[in-house]
Amino acid sequence: MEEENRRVVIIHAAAKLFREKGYDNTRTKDIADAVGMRSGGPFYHFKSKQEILYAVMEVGLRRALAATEEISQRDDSPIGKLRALVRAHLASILEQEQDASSVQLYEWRSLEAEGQQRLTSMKDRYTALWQVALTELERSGQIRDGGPTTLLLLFGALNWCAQWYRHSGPLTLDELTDHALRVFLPTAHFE
Amino acid sequence: MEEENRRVVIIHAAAKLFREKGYDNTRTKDIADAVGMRSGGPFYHFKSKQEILYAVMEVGLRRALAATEEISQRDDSPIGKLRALVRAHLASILEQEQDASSVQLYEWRSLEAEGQQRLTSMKDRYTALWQVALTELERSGQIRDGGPTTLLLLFGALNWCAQWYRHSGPLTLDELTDHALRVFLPTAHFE
DNA sequence: CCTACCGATCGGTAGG
DNA sequence: CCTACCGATCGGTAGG
Repeated sequence: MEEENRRVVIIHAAAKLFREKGYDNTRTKDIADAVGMRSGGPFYHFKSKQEILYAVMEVGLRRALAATEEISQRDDSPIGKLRALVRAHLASILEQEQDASSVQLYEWRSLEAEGQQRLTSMKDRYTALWQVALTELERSGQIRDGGPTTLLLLFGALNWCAQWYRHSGPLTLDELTDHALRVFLPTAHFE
Repeated sequence: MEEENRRVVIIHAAAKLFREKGYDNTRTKDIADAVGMRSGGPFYHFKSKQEILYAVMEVGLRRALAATEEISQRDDSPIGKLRALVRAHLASILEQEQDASSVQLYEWRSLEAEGQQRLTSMKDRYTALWQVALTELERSGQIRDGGPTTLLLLFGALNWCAQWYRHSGPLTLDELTDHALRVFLPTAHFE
């Protein structure tokens, strides 16, 4: 459907702008410009700026969750799964084409309560899949404590990378993944 | 000086509001209300809203840095120092009375380039003190890798606590400190 | 530090 | 999806 395509285009343009400048500092006119519309254009497709934000976050969450589900169902070792999860999570935050995922993380506060509630079940599902992975690692003795606090600290370490990681810098995404794993899985071997 | 006192009062009120609602969503009138002034009042003491933000961040950084300097100069073991640093860092983010420090962390992007530049040396100094602590730990064999990437991952784990930690929750600040240390210092003993 | 006010910005809409 | 526009908001200021 043509209408659906236009929505998708707007969502992508908005994701990029929200990520770069933040929700509050993005004008709906900026979004219109980015897709070649006049200032009022986006409101033909979305009721409000908030609805655009919601749509961006839903796309971001949906994609991140899909990747995580797929990894969880693999037939792989607990460590192999964690590596894949960490790698996918970092990619969703740091790769340019994935603006929507980082908007979801960093603009959460800008989304009104109702939108937050509608996305809660997806967020919970995402967390739950990670928690399963950590619990497996604790059970197999490769991590001392795989409880929820450890998971939150891990998420923090990874999410914060958006603040400092640069593709032009010395670390590749794979090296960063390994570094994070080494910190959180000190007893494991990496050859 | 009376003038100085009024500035301090405004800075504290602004810090609280910036933290709770974000810089963009705080009205200068909100700040005025919070200190019992009329809408134009704050501009008698500050040239602009940006100047208020700068003042808040400077206060936050100055205090965090002072605590860190003091800890670094203690006569304590590397692990003891790291624990003190982590504890102080978490306190600066999570304790209510320290809004200024968390504003500095979470609203950095809202500060215009010139303000950012003027605060860079203090930020660098803060990071450098932590780096020394990590290097000591690596040298004494209590951490595998005490390099800059590990430090950034550690900062991330700690800073992210502002997103989820609740004083009404099950963890005390000391327990959270211990948990973080256990993750990052797996070989160390805690009795 | 207040009063009174302005100038610009911006999300959103009517009507086509 | 555009044109034309409005209604409200808000940082900031003159003048005292």
